This record gives sequence, structure tokens and C-alpha cells, in this order.
Amino acid sequence: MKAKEIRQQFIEFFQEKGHTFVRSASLVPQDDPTLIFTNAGMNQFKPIFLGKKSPEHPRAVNSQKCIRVSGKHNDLEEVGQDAFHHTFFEMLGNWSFGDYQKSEAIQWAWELFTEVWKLDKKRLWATVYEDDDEADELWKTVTDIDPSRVLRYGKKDNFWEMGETGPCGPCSEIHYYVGDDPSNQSSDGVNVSPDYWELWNLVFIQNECMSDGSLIDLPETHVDTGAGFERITAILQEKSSNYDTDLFHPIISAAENLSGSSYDDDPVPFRVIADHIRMLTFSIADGVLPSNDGRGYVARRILRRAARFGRKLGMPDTFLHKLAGVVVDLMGDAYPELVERRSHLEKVIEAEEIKFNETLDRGLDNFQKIADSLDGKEISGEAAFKLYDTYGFPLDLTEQMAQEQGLSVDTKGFEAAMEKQKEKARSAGKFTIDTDAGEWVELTKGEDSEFIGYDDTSSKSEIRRYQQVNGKYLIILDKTPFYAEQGGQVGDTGFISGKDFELRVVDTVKDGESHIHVTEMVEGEEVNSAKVTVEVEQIRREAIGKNHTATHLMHKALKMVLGDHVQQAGSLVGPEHLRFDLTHYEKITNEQIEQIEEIVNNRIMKNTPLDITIKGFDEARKEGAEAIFEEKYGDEVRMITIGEFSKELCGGSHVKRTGDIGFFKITEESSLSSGVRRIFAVTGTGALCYVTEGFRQLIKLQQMLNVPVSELESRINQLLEKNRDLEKKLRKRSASGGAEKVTAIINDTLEVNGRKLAISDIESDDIDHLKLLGDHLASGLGSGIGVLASIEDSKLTLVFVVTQDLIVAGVKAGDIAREQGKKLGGGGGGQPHLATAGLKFSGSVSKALDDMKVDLTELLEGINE
RNA sequence: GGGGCCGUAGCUCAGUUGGGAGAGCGCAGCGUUCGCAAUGCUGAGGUCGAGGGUUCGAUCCCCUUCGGCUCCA
Repeated sequence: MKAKEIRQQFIEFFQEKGHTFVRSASLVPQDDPTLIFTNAGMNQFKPIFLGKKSPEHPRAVNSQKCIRVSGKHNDLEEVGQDAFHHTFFEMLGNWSFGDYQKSEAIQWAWELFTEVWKLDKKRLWATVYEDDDEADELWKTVTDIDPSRVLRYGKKDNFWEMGETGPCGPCSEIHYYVGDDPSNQSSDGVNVSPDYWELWNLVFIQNECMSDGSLIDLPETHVDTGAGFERITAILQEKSSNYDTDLFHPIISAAENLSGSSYDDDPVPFRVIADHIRMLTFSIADGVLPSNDGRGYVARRILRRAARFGRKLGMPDTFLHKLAGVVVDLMGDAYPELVERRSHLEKVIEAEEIKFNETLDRGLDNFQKIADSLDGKEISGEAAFKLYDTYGFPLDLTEQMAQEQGLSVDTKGFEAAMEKQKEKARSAGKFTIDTDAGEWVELTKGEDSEFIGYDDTSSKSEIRRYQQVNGKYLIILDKTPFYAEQGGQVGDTGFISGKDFELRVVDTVKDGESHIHVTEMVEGEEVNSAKVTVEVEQIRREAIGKNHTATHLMHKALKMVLGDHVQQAGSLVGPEHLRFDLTHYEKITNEQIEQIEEIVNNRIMKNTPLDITIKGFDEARKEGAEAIFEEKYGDEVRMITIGEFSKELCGGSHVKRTGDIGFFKITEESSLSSGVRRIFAVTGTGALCYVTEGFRQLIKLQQMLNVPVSELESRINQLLEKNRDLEKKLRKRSASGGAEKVTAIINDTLEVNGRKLAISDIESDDIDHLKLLGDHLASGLGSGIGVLASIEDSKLTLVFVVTQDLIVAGVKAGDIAREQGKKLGGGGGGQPHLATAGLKFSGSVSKALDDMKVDLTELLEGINE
């Protein structure tokens, strides 16, 4: 029986029992920030169990995509080592929300296993919680299981909890003996021996665990079951390993073809790759992108691990994206999102593979350098951390490599280095006002910081309290039009004036719910009245609003042009410009930038009014409003709607109509980290200035070169080429120039002690040219010392050459240059055969050369053969 | 926001007390070979990312800046 059919039969079996099929929830948990990935079938039903949501159907059945990459039950390192640990798996489940109870759950599970799938009753075992007499009894009455095969276990094995508090209850599991000899079974093996596989867990949610540890009965009880699809498939296909089923085997075969190696010879790498590519394919199809944090970082690590095992097998440089296609073919029927996103996920995986190969090659080189230069047998924590921190070479890979070469890694040292790094990043965190630093002076009592800034930019307010820190006054008002930095929008600036004083607000920040106005005293001596007039700097606020609304428009335009994988990864909205970080795996081309600008500017010209409404979070989400991941939202949210174009949850300040933005222009696009791009843009007056300045430059160039703008490029190319040619010609000419002079010098030398001494001044404006002439001189001398001097703008340059035989005798041009240079008040040095010296020189060159002649004559005379 | 690293020929990269810019592949020309594959010789190709500074002298040291990689927050 094919896996596809097994999945289908499970679903149909429960549909016939009145269950509604619910499609698998996304692997990216939608409204649960505590989860990195969806890791169990019950995740999407959690609000029902918590009593926050009423179920749409009393009975449900599904097959849920799950990812588990951490936790004690599934260490990433274990995946591939055995037959059944996976990062990605499917969980089959049936659910009762306050509907049927234990009896039906047990009965149906047994029916499906023994009657539909015809599993051997002599291999099945049932376990129940030690205090759950009811379940124990039900097994023996509603099924025909051998009563001796119903076992009781304690809390560890048979009691299920969602968290430390919350819904919980006893569970009942079905295990299957996979050993060779059915007569060799024993109740002692269950939950202990690897020959007994846990197949299905039936959870009976009937209690709530309180914070003091006590249990109370829930008014509504639920059934929550989970059966590992891969294991059941293995058993029904009579395989001893999940990897031998048709869920994995086609992937492994494809990998064998790509690598030319055999699964049977070395199964582990194939398992790792087959497992990991499933995880990658599914997670990327659900919007995950390899990146450097959160679930994107998990995906990256998984990809890297798979790629590394692929290298071991002799895989081509990139292969995972090809295997992703196999997964799509294999699973596309049950999960159509794979088919829809096929090209996207192949592209993402390949791009990341290419990137990683580069990273890995660098890392492997660096690792080997470290390993080769090792004194002992241990790689230091600092070295391992450097590999990780600088070259992105993960610790687990370092450890693996080390192990293969009989080395160990100081992981404690690594952790210490990591901690140091974290500390450094933390302590350098952005400037926050330390509100505990000083004493608050309370002027009036009551609620504070009522925000009225959406409608007004000035008000008559009262100071609730203030304090003085580092020469700045921190002010908290009863009500304020000042927007405090949040959601990427910078804080407002402006003025607060009282009876005999005026404060300039330089920033506004949030402390809990309070708006703290960071101010400087510009008039007066002290805060001497509670009643104040406050005024936000309005022009600045308007500029910020333009940039903020433009950010929303751009966000939407980015998705339209680049694709749905674009996620906001950070945002800064200031008065001068806006900055927007987004997930995208390659450079945004100039053409795409132009498209984005065009879309945004068209929206601006449509002059659509903004609709701002307050509504419930769920309602807003249902209407399709964009919520930024990792941004915190309360129950009541502010929804910004721009026609049919954009809907976003946002607390910031905006323009009234898109036309107020005036004009939008992207000024810069760059990479922030791998998979994340950063865009800067300007609006309104800023955008106008930006464009005007660009044109000013262009016109200047045009006037300089005296060609129309359209021909600037070719003209400049032409000039560059010409320039290159000229430089080349010049170099050639100067190389031959001066040659006659050198010949003349060679013919007019002193002879000392059988050696020649040539000293002369020469015209040259280029030190490289001088060196070249020095070379000619040396070869012309045959044996001896040569000096060339050139002076220009009272800068004297000297080149000294010494022939090979004299170097052997201990005469070095570098030494001569140093001595002579110093003697003349400068410096010098170089190599034995050729050296330079130079200095500012205003005296007589010929006199200096005469002196030098005396010195060098002495030197030559002193040489002993 | 804070670190670390990289940028050298078309490509991949070497290049340490700072002293005259290199290798492999690719390209062009000329050979060997019936032809292909293969191979020999010769050659072209460089603002050492950009700009400043220190120095007699900077690819190398310092500062600024641009582009890319990577880790932490």
C-alpha cells in the first residue's frame, strides 16, 4: 500500500465517523509567538482547548505538517543516525471538541488498526495512565485486545501537558512490536526496547493544571490524538526503517543517482539529506527563508547540514534544489502549496546552496589551517568561535570535522566567547533613558500620557512629574500630542513652555505606557509650573507621516514586484527618510526599483484617502490586514487602509490622503545580511531635493563634456579608454626615455679597486621610472655601485644600485640608501640590489653628490676580496 | 544597533618585520596532430574597491567611504 493511500484511508475512516477534514495548518505558527515551528497536530486547535475559541466542527481529522528541531526528544544530531527521528514529519490525528469521549477514541483506533489495516493483534500493546481505570476498562470491553496487553504507566509516559499550566490529561498509547520473533514479546519491552514502536497517542484532555500544581476538571473534555504517519507507513509497508518507505525512498534514489554512491554502503548521509530536504521544501513553501535568526536560521542550519553530508557523498555543488523537486512530486498531491511554489522554493534553496558553498569553502580552508597549526589535540574555543562568528562555520560542523581528524573542540571556551559577544552586543544597545537613575518630582496626580497626537499637534497640558538626568529634563504629561518612538516611527520633537521656562523636546520615548519627553531647558531656570503649553514641531511630524504612509505603499509594492516571500524585517520612519528591511534572497535590480517607484507614485497620484479604524485584532486579520511578525498587538488594533491597495495594522501617524506624500523616490538598496535587503527612500520635499541634486550633477557633467545627457555614458567610456591608452604609451615611452643618459653615465665612471662607481643626477618625475633606469645602470656597470639623483620641487629622490658580486661581498644598496638618506636629513632603504632614499632638499645637489662620491669611494676601497 | 572578515588579471585566489605585483583556469597568436581529444611555446590582460594620512617608499600600517560575507542584539 502506498503512503498516499494510507494517509487517505486514515482521513476517510474518520470522515465516515462524522469528522470534518481540516487542512494542515502552516508550519509557521500564525498566532503563537512561543512556537518556532508548528510541532504537533494540536497546535492549530490550541485556542479551542484553552477555551478562547469555539470549534467550527465538533469532530475533526487531519494530517498535520510538523517540524521538530530541538528539545530533548529530537536532537538535530540524531537525525539520520537511526530509522525514525525526523526534523519534518506528518502527524495524523482525529479530534473531538467536547464531543465523543475515550470509548469511541479507543474503539476507532483499534478498528482502524486491526480491521482496516489488519495489523497483527499479537503484536499490538496498549498503555494507559496508572490512575485511569476508565481507559483500562474500556480497552478490555470495547476492543478485543488480549487484556494482558493493556499496561499501566506513570506520569512520564502517559500523562500529557500542554505547558506548566493549562489543559492536560491522561493519555493512552498504542505500541507495535517490530522484532523478528513474535513469541519473544514481553510487557517489559514496552516504552523501553527499540523493538516496540509507539504508533498512536490518544490524549484525553479533561483537566486543567493550576499554577499551584493542582488539577481541576474541565467543563468540556476533548480528545486529541496523534499518530506518526511515517512509522505507520513503515509498518504497513513492512519496512524496518521509515527511510525504506515510499515517503523517503524516491528521494534517496534520486540522491544516489546524483551522487553515484550507494545508500546501502553508507546510509546515514542519505537519510540526513532525505530528511532535511523534506523539512526545507515544506518550510520554505510556508514562507520561511534561510536567514540569520529565528526560524530562518534553523532552515539555514538544516540546509547547511544537508549540504555538508552531500559533499561527503560526492554530490554536485548544488543538489538540494533538485531533490526539492522530488519532494514536490512526491507530496504535491496532499500538499498543493508545494506545487504552487515549486519554482520559488527551488530558487531559494539553490541560492542558499551557492551562498553556503562559498561560505563553507572558506570555512573548511580556515578549519584546516587551524587544525594544521595545532600544538595539541584540542581546537580552542576562540578558534572555533572565530570560525563561527566570522566565517559562519557552525560549531556542530567544526566538531564533526574535528572528530574525523581525531581532534576535540573546547566547546566551553566557545560558549564563553559567545557569551562575551552577546554581552558586547547588549551593552552597546541603543540609548535608552534610564528612568530609575534619578528621582521623579511629582507635580500633579492622576493618569498620565493620554495620547491625543493623532488629531492634535498642540495642547494645554499638565506636567505629572519630571526629573533631571545628565542636564536633560524628562517630562511626563497628563495628555500629550507627542508621538513616542514605536513601531519604527521616531519620536516627535517640539516645545513645552510653562510660566517662566521653555523646554525643547529633542525626543519622545516610551516607558511602559508613559510618554517620556526628553527635553533641554532653553529659557528659564527651573520647572516652576505644572500647567504648560505644548507644541509638536509640525513640519517634521508631517514629513514623518509622509514617510510612514509611503512605507505602507512600498511594502505592498515590494510584494507585488518581488513576490509574497517579502516580509518586513525592520523599519525606521524618520523625517528625512524611511528605511525598510525586507526578506529577499537576491539583489533588487534597477528595473525592479523603478517598478516599485512607479507603483507607489501612481498610488500617490490617485490621491486615495486613508481610512483609519480601530477594531478587534482577529477581525482585522480576517479582513486581510498585514500584521508585522514579532510586532506586539493588543486586542484592539488600529488598521490603516489605503483604498483596496493596502491594509496594515499600525499605530503610527500618517497623511490624510496619499497625494500628500507628493513624490516618492528610492535612494539606496543594499544587502543587510544574507537574505535580507535594506532600502532607503525619500518623499515629498526630500525626494524633490534628491532628484534636483541628481540633475544638477548631470547637467554639470553635460556641460563639462559638452554632449547631450543621452551620450554621456558612451563619451565617458571613450574618455576612460583613451586615458588608459595614453597611460600605457606614457609608461612605455618613459621606460625607454633617459636610456641615452644612462648610457652616457656608464661611459663616464670612476674606477675604484677594480669596481665602477657611477653617480649622476638625472631628470625624472617618477620613482618607478628612476628604479627602471637604476636597473639599466646596474647591468651596464657590470660590477660596481650606481647612484641616480632626481630633484623636483625641492624634493630629492635617490636610487642606489649594487651589482650582484658586491652584494656577495657585503655591500647592500639598502644600507647605503639608509645611511646617505639620513646624512642628508631624510630617510631611505630598500633591497640589497636596489634601494631608494628621499628628502626635502634645498642645497646644492652636485655638492651633495660629490660628498657621496667620497663616501662610496671609501666603501669600495674597503672591500676585501 | 554592536562586533569580526573579505575586496588583487575575464574567473578562482596566493601575496609579512612596508622595498620592482603573482599562480591556476580562461582568452589571443603560433606550433605538434589527417581530424578530434590532447598538448608545447609565446603573448595580451592590473587605477591591488575608492579617497585621504603616515613613510624615502604603501596591495600591506592608520582614518574615512563604497560593495559583499558573517555573528550577536
